Amino acid sequence: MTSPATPSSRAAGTRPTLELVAERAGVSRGTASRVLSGAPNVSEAAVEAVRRAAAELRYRPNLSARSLVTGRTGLVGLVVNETNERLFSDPFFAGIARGAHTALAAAGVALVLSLAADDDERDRLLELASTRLDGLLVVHGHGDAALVGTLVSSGIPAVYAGRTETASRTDLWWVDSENETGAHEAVTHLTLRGRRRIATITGPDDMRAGVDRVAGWNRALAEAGLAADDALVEPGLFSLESGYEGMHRLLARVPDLDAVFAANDLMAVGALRALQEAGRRVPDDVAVVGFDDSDAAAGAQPALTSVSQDIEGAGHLMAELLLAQVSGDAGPRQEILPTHLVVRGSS
Amino acid sequence: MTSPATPSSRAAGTRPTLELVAERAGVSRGTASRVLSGAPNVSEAAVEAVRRAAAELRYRPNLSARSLVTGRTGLVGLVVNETNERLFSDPFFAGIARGAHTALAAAGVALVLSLAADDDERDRLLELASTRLDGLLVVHGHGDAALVGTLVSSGIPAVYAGRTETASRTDLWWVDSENETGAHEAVTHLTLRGRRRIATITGPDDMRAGVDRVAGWNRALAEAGLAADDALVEPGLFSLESGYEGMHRLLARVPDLDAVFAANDLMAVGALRALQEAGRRVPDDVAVVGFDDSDAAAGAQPALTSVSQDIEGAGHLMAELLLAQVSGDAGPRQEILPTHLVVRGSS
DNA sequence: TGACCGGCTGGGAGCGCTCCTATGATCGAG
DNA sequence: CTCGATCATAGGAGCGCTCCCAGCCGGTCA
Repeated sequence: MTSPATPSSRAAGTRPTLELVAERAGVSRGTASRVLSGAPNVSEAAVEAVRRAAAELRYRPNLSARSLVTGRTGLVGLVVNETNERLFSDPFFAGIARGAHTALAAAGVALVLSLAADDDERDRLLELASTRLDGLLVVHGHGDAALVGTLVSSGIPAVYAGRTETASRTDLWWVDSENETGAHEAVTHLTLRGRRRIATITGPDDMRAGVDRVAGWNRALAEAGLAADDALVEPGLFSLESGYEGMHRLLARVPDLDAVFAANDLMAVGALRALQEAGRRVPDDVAVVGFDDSDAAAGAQPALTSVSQDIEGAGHLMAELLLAQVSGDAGPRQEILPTHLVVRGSS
Repeated sequence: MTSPATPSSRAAGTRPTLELVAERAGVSRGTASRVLSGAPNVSEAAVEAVRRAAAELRYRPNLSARSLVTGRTGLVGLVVNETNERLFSDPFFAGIARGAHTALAAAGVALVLSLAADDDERDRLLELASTRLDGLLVVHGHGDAALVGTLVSSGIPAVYAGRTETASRTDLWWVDSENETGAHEAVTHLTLRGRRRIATITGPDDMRAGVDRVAGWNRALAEAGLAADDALVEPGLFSLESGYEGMHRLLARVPDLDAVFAANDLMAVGALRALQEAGRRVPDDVAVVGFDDSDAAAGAQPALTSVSQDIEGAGHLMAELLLAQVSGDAGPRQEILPTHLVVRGSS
């Protein structure tokens, strides 16, 4: 039975089928199927016999055969519209992946890594999705309009990590964070500590998360009676370099600033570096606050105050929404997850 | 034909089958199958007709049905024996994934993300692999003996990223880098520049890559007639913190050291930070060399001299080996990829 | 001219499973 | 004691595809 694992043994040693299990258990194929899929109306004796036979034979159902009749593959795509050098260094993606993996594994669904950075990969994705995937979890960067359009018209169930304009489309399923509220809390924290010239380094303006965070910054300043002049707004790209360079430009333009709110941690770390180069002490001269509460925030020097969001929870939720959608639940659903501020040494 | 994408439209609008394509093309199912799978001995007229019919109907083969008869799923697992917080921040993993993805996509094979950090996930992996995956690409951390054992006895085709002791097993398929040679080149570079007290921060000693890199350091010192006393060897864990703390310990123990070779870039960056805190100038007082040539190396200040390996190429190669293994190629094959030194400001 | 061979084709068999229907067994109510 | 209801079961049908075999056709050789 337990033949040594030669390369060919896997192909040669025919795997036990349901038929075989049924025979050994002394029941019919139908009954065996019912037992293994947990259907009701099976006698306890039959359940017991089938279970034992399956265990003895080390039976594993052939999922291709099952898929063929059920129309479900038990496979979900994790779509990434981004070159993956960037992708994998993004803690956001890692969190989504882990959260989704946990939720899906519990449902016996596996994650297929699907890159969609260029047209070629996008075609391949569609091909894959149309025949082999039950649905898609989409984590995208900017400039994803084409991808979203394609996916929508293909009719494949999908849930988006609402970091782009999709987060305003109520015809889609998505999960997003309270970007505006989180940013508002961060900046209010700064005003309460007496900061008066609070600049911001934004995300790309084609990414919803970026836009919302600027809005939160804006509202917090307004509430504190502070001016939010354009000079205080420096566009960034969510990358370390853009934070670094943006900070240098801000210092040149607004020498008397006493705080910066960066729309993510990577940019905040870049800003930190620029400030240190410019001889500004953090937080004494300039306070810095980031967003995401990533490892980079905790590891920075000084440790970075940052807006924390439960990214893994978001991944989990995305997976659950997708499973619901796949099993036919009605209407698009959107979820917005709360954030909270983690105060550290930089502010 | 292009019905609006209602949730149900996908299930309701039955997808075209091969039968339908054949009918439209005026040939039999068998001929249509032959055309679409590129088999020989089909008339040009038939090829043309089937191709057109398939295109007109937007036909996509049902891969479950195909798998059922061929026994191949066209799915390969990317197995990661590691908590994935760490995983995703590891440029090594990202490179392997991208390289493998490219090679596999060309063969119409998709990558399934399979975490195997704990026993639970390992069980699930086996379940998945035994029925749904054609093979596995294994990227593992340390302490993977159990995983490897399980995989070997399961007889599932697998190729390992040879970063652990698997890289010495000639009964397995794996791809590895010239760790010893690379380290040797790096350290020789330091001795040629006149460095005399060259310390090293190692990787975990249960990871082959770490051990080999220490060996290269050792050989280079011996060739230069320098002592490689134990005080110069500081154990690390491939993490930034361990590099940082290790460097502090080295400075306390060997105050007159004038160079450090870190077994990866993350640790080198940590060492850089520790040196700066201690007031040592890099490279004037102490030269630093890393390994991997990751983004962290290029982005560090000063930019890090590092041993470059073609990780993406390794991923590509792993995928090709796996495809070969799956299609029945003989005997385990192992490949070792070259490295080369990239000299930057830190040395 | 007839036997033969090669290229091309049609369609049956069957992959392993789930779904469905028909049937038999059991039981309480009338 | 009979009858309908309820439950457990067996096994056929069929998912969409690939593989294989038999049959057809036209051309070539003796």
